[in-house]
Amino acid sequence: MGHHSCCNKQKVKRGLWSPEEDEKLINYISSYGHGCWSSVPRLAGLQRCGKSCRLRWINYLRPDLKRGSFSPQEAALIIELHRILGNRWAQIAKHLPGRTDNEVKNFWNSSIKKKLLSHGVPDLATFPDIPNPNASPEAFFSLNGNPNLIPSPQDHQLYLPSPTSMLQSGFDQANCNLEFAHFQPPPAPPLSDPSSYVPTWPLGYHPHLIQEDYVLGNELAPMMPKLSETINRNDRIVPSSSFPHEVVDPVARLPSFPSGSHPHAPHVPISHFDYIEAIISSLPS
DNA sequence: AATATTGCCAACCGCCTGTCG
DNA sequence: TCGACAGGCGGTTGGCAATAT
Repeated sequence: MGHHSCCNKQKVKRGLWSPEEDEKLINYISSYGHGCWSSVPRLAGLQRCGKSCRLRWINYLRPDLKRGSFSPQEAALIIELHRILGNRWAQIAKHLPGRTDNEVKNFWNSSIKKKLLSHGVPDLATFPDIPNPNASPEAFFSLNGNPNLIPSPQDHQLYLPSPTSMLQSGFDQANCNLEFAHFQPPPAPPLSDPSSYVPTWPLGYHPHLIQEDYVLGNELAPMMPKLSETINRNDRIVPSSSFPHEVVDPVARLPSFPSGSHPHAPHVPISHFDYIEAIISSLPS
């Protein structure tokens, strides 16, 4: 029970890989490529199942893997992407060159999650609609409560990080400051009473998903889903019925604020990416 | 010094999706 | 259309090392 068919066909070894096994796998894939993973162990002379070989190669032996601890920039990017994508580790890892989904997931579960929770930040994967009023100020860096992400009173722009540019810039901090994608939300009816504003988003939609639409759209522009569609975890565009909660109209439902009416709007629009990065850097290790 | 606890992370497990005959 | 199979993914586990008692 529970094992793949490829694992049942032969006596397979489990557990940690030995250096000898690593060498066999590296030598084989370097010479022939992996091809069909289920045939790799037989051809490479390994007593492992194909899945185990694939995992070992992807997570540990691949030559393009980055080693070492995550930088504050990477941590900030992971937090940002997690807020947008939730626990879609493979999607998140695609924006971190040299990092694997497993590595990102482990880093999140062992480090970031605990740090954020200890600082009163809720689990963002749960998409809370209402931020915890008792949370610390940094808890509100998410769109739900961060005024820095509200369209600025000057230009009504919402500033979104561009994963592609971050990828190309190698997470250079200076570029992170510069390489931000802008888009213009349409005019929206002004709030009748600006003082009644509370730091949460109206209408019950999830700004995380609005961002996701744009983030994905930024990279996958030719494959941009329609509003009746969404992108599943395999990067496939699927009917929204599969993920009804992810269907949003990213334009029509964008809130906007009349000039000067937003009580929490910063004078200068800054990126919350920098904000998160600063928080992570300041957290005790 | 010995033992217990904690944290990290490599690896496994089960499920889902896509492909092919 | 259906079933078998492989690839891929997220959740979870277990072993090891570091730290605390």
